[in-house]
Amino acid sequence: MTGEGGYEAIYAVVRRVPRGRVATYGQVALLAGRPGRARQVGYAMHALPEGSGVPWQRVINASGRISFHPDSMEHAVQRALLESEGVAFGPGGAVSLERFGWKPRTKAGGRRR
DNA sequence: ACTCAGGCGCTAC
DNA sequence: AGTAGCGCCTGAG
Repeated sequence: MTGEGGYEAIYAVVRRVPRGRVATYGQVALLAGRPGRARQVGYAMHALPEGSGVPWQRVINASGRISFHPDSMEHAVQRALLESEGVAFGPGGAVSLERFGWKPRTKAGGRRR
């Protein structure tokens, strides 16, 4: 087997992120079965074609901030998309992961907030 | 608050 | 074909 594709696992996880919620690169990598490969998640998002149906905007860094350069257009686009989905940015352009952080459902009791 | 260092895999020149 | 730089993370100073 030439090995399975690669990014599919990451895309699958990102696709599972509900609207109005955000996930971190490390979290996606972990859920995709690639702990520690957070960087690859960023590349997967960058290599993602338009109209792929993968909400790449819902993926941000562990600081709750957009990883793109603050002065870059991608930054503004991602932020606008997230705000459009109901995600609120705090001072400094940071999202409260405690509130908007995607909490993947585990078998344990879903004690969310 | 910031810098430095280690780990990990990929992309671009 | 080798080297730096990245949509990163974490920990320590």
